[in-house]
Order: sequence, then C-alpha cells, then structure tokens
Amino acid sequence: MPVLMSDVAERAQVSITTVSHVLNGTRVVAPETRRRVLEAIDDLKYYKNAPARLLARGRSDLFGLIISDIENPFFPELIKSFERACLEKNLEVILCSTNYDPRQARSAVRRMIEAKAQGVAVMTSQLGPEQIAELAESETPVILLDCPPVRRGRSNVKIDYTQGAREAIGHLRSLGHREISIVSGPRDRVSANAYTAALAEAAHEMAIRVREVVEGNNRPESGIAAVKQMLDGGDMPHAIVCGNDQMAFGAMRAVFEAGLRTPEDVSIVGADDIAFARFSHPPLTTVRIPRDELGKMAFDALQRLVRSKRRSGAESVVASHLVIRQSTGAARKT
Amino acid sequence: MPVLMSDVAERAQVSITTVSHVLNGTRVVAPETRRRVLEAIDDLKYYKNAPARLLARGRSDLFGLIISDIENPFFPELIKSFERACLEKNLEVILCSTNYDPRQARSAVRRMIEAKAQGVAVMTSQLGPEQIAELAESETPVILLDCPPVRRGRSNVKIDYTQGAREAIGHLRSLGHREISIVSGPRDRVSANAYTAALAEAAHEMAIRVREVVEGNNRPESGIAAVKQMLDGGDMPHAIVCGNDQMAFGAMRAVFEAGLRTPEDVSIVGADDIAFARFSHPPLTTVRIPRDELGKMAFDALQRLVRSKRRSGAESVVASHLVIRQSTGAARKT
DNA sequence: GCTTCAGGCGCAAGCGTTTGCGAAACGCGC
DNA sequence: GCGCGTTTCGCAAACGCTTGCGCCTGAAGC
Repeated sequence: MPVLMSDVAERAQVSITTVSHVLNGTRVVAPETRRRVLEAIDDLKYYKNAPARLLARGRSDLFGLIISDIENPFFPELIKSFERACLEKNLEVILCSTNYDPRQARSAVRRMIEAKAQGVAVMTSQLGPEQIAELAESETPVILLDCPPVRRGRSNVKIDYTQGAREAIGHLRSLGHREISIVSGPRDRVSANAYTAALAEAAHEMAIRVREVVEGNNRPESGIAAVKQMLDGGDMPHAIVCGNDQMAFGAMRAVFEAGLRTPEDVSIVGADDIAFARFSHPPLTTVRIPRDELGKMAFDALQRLVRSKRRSGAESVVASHLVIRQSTGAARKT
Repeated sequence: MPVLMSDVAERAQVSITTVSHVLNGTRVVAPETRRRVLEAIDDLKYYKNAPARLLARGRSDLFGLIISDIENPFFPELIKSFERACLEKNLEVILCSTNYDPRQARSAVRRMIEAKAQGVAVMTSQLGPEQIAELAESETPVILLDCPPVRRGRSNVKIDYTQGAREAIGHLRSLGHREISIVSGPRDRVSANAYTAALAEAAHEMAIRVREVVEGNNRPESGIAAVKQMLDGGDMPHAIVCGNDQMAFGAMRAVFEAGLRTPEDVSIVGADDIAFARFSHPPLTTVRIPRDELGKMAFDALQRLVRSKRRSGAESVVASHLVIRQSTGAARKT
C-alpha cells in the first residue's frame, strides 16, 4: 500500500539504487537525475521505511537515553539538550524511563539493544552492574552519570559538587551561620552521597558544624518531614541545606507551617536549580547543576565514544555553582 | 557479530521457524521444545533484531506521541500515563517534541510515518492541518487534543473546561468577589481560547464582571508582566484567574513585589494543577486538568481506533475541577 | 583512431525476521 | 493393518532497503 522506493524509481526513470543514493547522498548523481528523483519523491509522497533501512544498513542512527523519571524536574532540560544535540547531527533519540523500577530498567536496556542504538547515555543510577554489563556485551558504548571507572566503551560524566558545596557553605558562613543541617537525598544514590560528602567537607574546611543529616527521598514531602523532625528536636536549625530543590520547597513549607519565616528565621539552600526555583516564595538560593550542559556533554561524550575505533572511555566534568536568591539570609544573633 | 535466531535454532536443535514461534507465541510448540529454545536464548543472550522484525511483519508495535515541549510541566505526567498504558500492552512509545517550531513539527510527523507507528496521539496544537493530513494519507490513526471534528481515522479528546471554570468562578463569587481579571494563554492556542471562553461564560452566568483579559504566553514571566500591567492601571484587581499555573506563579510574584499579599489583597487561581501548585506559597488554588487521565484516554482512544476495522473516530472528554488551596480568599470590603 | 579514464548508473545479493504451505510422526478406531 | 485427524515442526518466499561490483558512455590523451 505505501509508496516504495521502486515506485519512485519508476517514476523518475532510474533504478532504486539511484534513488537510494540520492536519498542518502552516498554517491554522486547527475544533477538532472537527482532533480527528477527528488521530484518523484515529492509527487509520490514517499517516506522511507525506517525498519527496512536499518535492517539493510545493519546499524541505526539512534542514540539512547535512559533516565529515571520524566516527572522529576531534573530531567526534562537534560533530555531537551540531549535531543537538540542529536537533532543537529540528524540522529534519532530513543528515550526510556526506569521509574525507579528495576524491571523497567532491565526492559529499557533490552529495548536499547533491540533497537540497535549506537550508544546509550544512562542518566540514572537505577541500572545495576548487570545491566551495564549487558550493554557492554552488546558492544554498545555507554555514558554513565557519576559512575566511574571509565573503561573501553564506557565514559563517565561527572558532576563536580565541590565547587557548589563550597560556595553554598561559604555563602552561609558569610551570612553569619556557623551551623547547618542537611536534608540529603536517598543514601542509595551515588550522586546524593557525593553531594552530602562535598557539603561535609566544605563545612569542615570552613569550620561550620554539621548538626545533623536527615535523609529524604528527593521529593517535597520528604523535605517537609525532615524539617518537621528537626523542628521537633527542640533546638531549631537556622540554616538548612537540601539535596535538591524539591525537598527545599518542602522545607520552606514546613518552616512556614511552623510559624517561622524564610529566610529571617531559617535560611534554606536547594540544589539543581529547577525552573521553579526562581518562582518559589521566596525565590530559592540553590546550587545549580547545569542540566543543559550535562545533556550536551553526555551527547558529545557518547559521540566521541561511538566514533572512535578504540572506544576508550573518558571522563568529563560539569561544575556546579551557587545561585543566590532570597531564601538565605543573615543568621540571627543569639 | 550479534547472536542471531539461527544461532539459537542451531543450539536448540530446531528451525528458526520454531524459534520465531516460541518468541512470539504465534503457534503451539511442544513444551519440551519450547524449553530448549528458551534455554538457548538465555544461554546465548539472544536479542531480537527489532528492525528485521518490523520489516518482516510490515507493521510495528509503536504508538507515537507528539507533544509541544518536554520542559512544559503540563506534559510529563501525560507522557508518563500514556507510556504506562502502552507498556501494559507491550507497545513501544515513540515520543517527539515540536518545541513550538513548525519545522520540528513536520519532522515529528515524518518520523512517526517512517517508523511505521500504528497510531499517533498529537497532544500539541503545533501541527497544522497539512501535517494532520499527512498522517491521514499514511493511514495513520490520529488522536487530537481539543481539535474536532472527528472523522475516519481521527478521534478527539477534549478537555471540558466548563465545569472547572464554573467552579472557579463560583468559588470566587462565594468568597465575595464580583469582578475578575483574566490572564489568558496565547490566543493562537485553541485550548487557551476554550478556557477563556468558558470563564467568560461562567462569569456571565453568575453575574461576575470580567474587567479585562490580558494575554500571556503561558510562562511565569508573562504572568508577572500581565499583573504588573493590571496594577499599573491604577484600579487594582482583587481576583485574577490565570490560564495556567505557571502564569499564576508569576502573578503571585508580581503581587508580592507590588507589596501586596495573596490571598489577602488579591486572590489568584491557576489552571492545570502541576506538581508545584501544592508547594508554592501560598499553595495555589487551581483548576485541575487531569493529565494522567488525559494520557490514558488518548491511549485508549488510539487503541480503539487502531483496532477497529472501520476506523471511525470518536470524541472523549475529560472534566476539569477546581482544587481549592490557599491562594484565594475573601474579597475585601470596599 | 584506439586506449584510457572518469563520471553515471544498474544488478542482484544480502540484512534477520515472519509466516503460508505442507510434511512427518503419532495415536486411534475399526 | 489401514485411513484419518492431530500435533509438531521445517522450507523458503517475502519484507524494502543498502551497497559491492561492474558495465556503459563520452571525452581526453597520444
């Protein structure tokens, strides 16, 4: 039923070989012939058959991207910049979410392999070593997030939290704070631990005391819960550093509900700098993770890996920086 | 290099025909044989070759989803529920964004056709009639959003704003408000107009005056701008109904920056009920568009269309409802 | 005028599945 | 012991494209 290359060929009075070549630019075709072919394609409204094409070529123009959860505001910007980079090079993207579910994680990997993705950027920590190994066995180059070591066919893009952590702690210090409390991300997430560690180190360097670290699950509710718990402790924290913005929003809410104010009574710092951080009340001071750079970087790294014959992995790093808004303020004199 | 069906067949001592049939469950295979095949697949780590499969079958198990912009918080939840529904039926999703760019819109359509998607849900108004026609010509069933009429191979899922609008206006009225101002979405968006119209009608019914409608672009900044403009007018609005939540956040910010308070001085109502509406300050009263239902509904409608031989389209409707939080309050006595 | 060469193009063999036909093997009734 | 219905499985022809070879034509070289 659909229009085939042979139909185009017939109408343009050439062989399908020629049609294929003008379509792909794989060899010189006389301008006049080319014109006829293009015209025929247009007249007939020919669409190439992607599966047939892939099958014949043996490889795809697909780059895979595996993320945790599309509803997590961390990802959309990352996805978008990854996609944009792919589009520019005329590559397709195949996107899969794990939704924090190991089953879906496995199925995501399977799909990547089945679709014959040239390479896959894994921007979630939901994949276990077995899944990574599976990709490796299929000779699929992989980019991991915060997950060294690098090796053949496997690069790493790393978020450097140290700078952001230093700036955040430094900022609080300069506001007169000498103690902080931390609402961390889930302990089973490498990135969360890295950030918490970076904070602890920065605090140590600057002689700031870390009163407590309470673990959240990265969602606003857990920010609320964490802060409630802190407040119940009796001795109220005056500076809270959160593992991500969503928990920071929760924290602000809990502070408000306790009859306190941000930043007058307690300063709050988020992390990620999601779009809404600018529109919360007060606008959130936060450690920005440049997710657009991250997507671009993942793409670049992947492309390098795919192109190079040796497939030797590399590590690239994106820096984090504090962006100061209005959720942090001078420590109260005691 | 990769493991083929023939490898599996050899190891299991059967023909590739049999392997194919156990893989697809397309005919009965003796239990023992079946076991051997499965075992071989497992041992060899065989992955089916999706392109080859598609080519041979002539059709795919792909459902397409075209959205505007993944960074727009309206979409992720919709995407997720669409995906979930597909996953349950063992269908793959191919997702494309238009990013409000006609070129990308065209390319999205082309990709759907090339990939041989069984059907496509178009949840954006970026596709012009030509693109829709393109899909129709390729015999691809289509689900549109708020875009009648229904016809062969083309269903519509409609958001019913009237209920939500009535509830919103009624709520404001019961709080003592007798006038509202509207910050609408872009006028070239059908849905935005539908909502504005529903608001106007509800207002009319309840004898509420619509002081003004200023057009925004659905982003927070435009909410700020719109409210600034209203405030500059001198005569301050006491109730503002916004076309979406993001503009409502902007509106709240502008109100705050003008030294006023929400809801004491001005009540603000959003629309969509994105995740952050619960965590803004104050939490946003908003007309909820159930995006999860929407995704599910789009999927169901698409599936019906794909399955039925006659391909006759239908219209399904999702209702909207007000969710009352704290950005609305009693009108001030004048 | 004959050879050489390059530019332009077509032939046909894959690519790895699915699936319509059938064939073999087996059990049962008579 | 034979015919017949079942059950179980294999053969080989698509599917629509890409691409290695190689042919043809006309112009340039001598």
